[in-house]
Order: sequence, then C-alpha cells, then structure tokens
Amino acid sequence: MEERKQLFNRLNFLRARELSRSEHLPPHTHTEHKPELRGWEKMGEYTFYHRCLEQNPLSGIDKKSFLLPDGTDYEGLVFFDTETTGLSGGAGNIVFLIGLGKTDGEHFIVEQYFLSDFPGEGEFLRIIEKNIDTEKIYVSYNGRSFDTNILTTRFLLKGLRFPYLAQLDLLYPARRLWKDVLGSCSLSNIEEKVLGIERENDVLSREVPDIYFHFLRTGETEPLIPVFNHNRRDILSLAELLLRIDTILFDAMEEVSSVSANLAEAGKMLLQQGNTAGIEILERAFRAGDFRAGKFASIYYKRRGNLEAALRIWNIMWRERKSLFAAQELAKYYEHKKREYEKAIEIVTTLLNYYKPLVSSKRDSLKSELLHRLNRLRKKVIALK
DNA sequence: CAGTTGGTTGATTTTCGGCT
DNA sequence: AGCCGAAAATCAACCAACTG
Repeated sequence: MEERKQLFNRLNFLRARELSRSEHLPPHTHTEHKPELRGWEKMGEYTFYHRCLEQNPLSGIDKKSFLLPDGTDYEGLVFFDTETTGLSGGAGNIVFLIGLGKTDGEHFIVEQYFLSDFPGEGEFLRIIEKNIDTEKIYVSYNGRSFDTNILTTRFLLKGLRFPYLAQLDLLYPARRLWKDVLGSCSLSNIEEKVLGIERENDVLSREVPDIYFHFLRTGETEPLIPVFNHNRRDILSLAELLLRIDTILFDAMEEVSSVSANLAEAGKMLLQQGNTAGIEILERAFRAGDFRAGKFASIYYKRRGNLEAALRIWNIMWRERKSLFAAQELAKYYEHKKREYEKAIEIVTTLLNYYKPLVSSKRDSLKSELLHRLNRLRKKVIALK
C-alpha cells in the first residue's frame, strides 16, 4: 500500500519533470539535421534500423544451455544490450540504442534500433515493443538491474508497458566462476581475460553519453559508428560468454582460456539446479587440490546422509592441510556420532597448537570456541571413567 | 520432568558490484 | 531517487541428547 503511494508520487514527480524539460529546453534546434546513416533503414521520423550478419559464435553447437530450463536451446534466445544517456536508472536517462542478437543455427544476426532524437522516443519505444518476442529468453549482462529496468521506466513515462521478459543475466554466473581470479567481472574484463578478445578502436562505455549528446548538437554521425560497433561487439561477447560457461559446466576439464574458472562454484551451480553432475566436478576439482570443492562436496554428502563420503574428504583435508573446516566437522563427528572423545580431543588440541601463532580477534573467537569444545570433551572423558 | 546444550536448517538483514 | 540479485552474516526456531 505504502509502496503504491510512493510509486504514484514518483510518477507525478516524473511527469512534472518531463513537462518542465520540454518547456525550458530550446525546442530542439538540431532536429533539422537529417542524420546520414549509411546502411540504416528509416523506420519512422526518428527511428533507424540496422541489420547485420555476424560470424556465428554458436555455429555447429548443439549443446543445450545449462543455465536455461530444460529443452531451451540457443535458437530460443535473444542476446541484447542497450546504450543510454547515462548510468543512473533515474528519470533523466533515456535509451537511444538497442541491439538484439539471434541465431537460427547457421547465422548470427544483430539488429539495432537507433533513436535519433528525444522527441522520437515514443515512436522508438513502440517499434521496440513490436519487435520483442516474449516467447524468447533474453540474455544480457546486468540487464536485470540495468537495461530492462531503464526500459521499463521509459515505457512507463510514455504511457506504455514494457513486456515481461524471461531473462538470463550472465553477470551472476560469471561472477561465481571468475570473481576470485579476476576481481572485476565487468563484461569488458571477462571478454579480455576469459574470452581473449581484444577490441580495436573501441569506445569506453563511459564516453557513450557524450558522443550521443555531441551527435544531438551537431548531427554528425561518424562518431556514432564506434558506439554502434561497441554495442554489436557486446552482444557477440554475450553469446560467446554463454557458450563458454556452458562448456565449463558441461566438461570442467576443458579449460580453454588462460584464466581458470572456479570449479567449486561450477559444481555448486549444477547441484543447485538439481544436476548431479555437479558432484563429479566437485570431486575432480577436489582431487586436483581445490579444498573449496571438497568442502562443498562434503556438505552435500553430509546433508544427504552419506557420512562415509563426507568423512573421506574431511580426513584428506585434515591430514594434508589442517583444514579448519574439516577439523571442526571431524571433531563433531567423533564427539557426537562416534563418541570417541579422545580422538576428538586430539584433533582439537592439534588445531589449537596449529593456530596458536595467530592472534587476530577473529581467531580469538575461534580459539575460545575450540577451548570450549575441549573443556566439554575432557569433562565427558572424566565422566566416563 | 523441566531445563540446558550443541547442531542444523531456514528466514531475515546487510553488503556489494555491475550497467552508460 | 537507481536497482537487482548473490553471498555473507546474523537471527530464530527446532531437534536430539543429556542433566539434575
């Protein structure tokens, strides 16, 4: 209820703002420019359309996507990306370019819609709406928070409704797979480090708004070309990225790029989707020395009542690297399940010794926790005698 | 029996990073 | 006035085993 009221107020605020904008700004002296856009088709007074065949990054791939519901293949997808006049999702920014990429199995086609001036926004949005197929799944990078959001706002302001889209946002799986190695998981960074793509003459995203404003003032179209290319490149990268993620999930050993993905997360992702192949990836990664994978695998086993499998992992982790996690699990196991208190005591004391040199406050709470456990265990031993 | 303790699981919050 | 989802962190509810 409260929310609805806020929304209402916000809308009124926005309407007022839009009105005052059109009153105060000089009435678009530049609209007399007839933009020269070679290769672009005029679809309306202000809207242009461009269609482009690209080298198909998905050609010959019949693999199904692990990130999508069963039975969806790449042909049911639309890769999309927008260019806007700014970053904030507030009312002040508009979308002036949207690119849609599709594959029919053989070709990869990118279609772009360009808005050449503010007054054409309504027309532009209506054309977009007409060309959105709600049967498809829309693949983006951070589109859930950015692109579809800003589009929804713009549609709303024009009294239109942006259709509900089934979406796949590649930012989230990308973060899980590469955050620990790469730090930044911006599309450009992933593109460079994971996909190994280098761009020529690329514009920086942050320069895009100014380039568009410059075009609005002067009507010069050349500086826009790199923006169009940038948008198209982003869409192609989306397709390549999806393929790369699927490849990793399909066969974790197939490491093509120099940066390795976090296989513990890959396995977890599959398990979360109910795909038991995830455990294979975890086991393999664990054998290769990734204890994060061992941790997740053992948690999985433990939950499903397979203590044997969990123990096998804990023992290795404890023996080889004095894993804190494994030690605690083993201590719990020996105390509560097996009731071999001496064994539990041995683990805890070893652990205490091992972590003695560390004195940070974090470790202190750990230490007191361990001491607590030790005390309890000793009491139990005494009680037994 | 009531009351305590350790452990687990699920709900709730907080924080953070991408987009132009 | 920007927003969304994830992961992490914190809280709460519950169970099982025990104790006096």
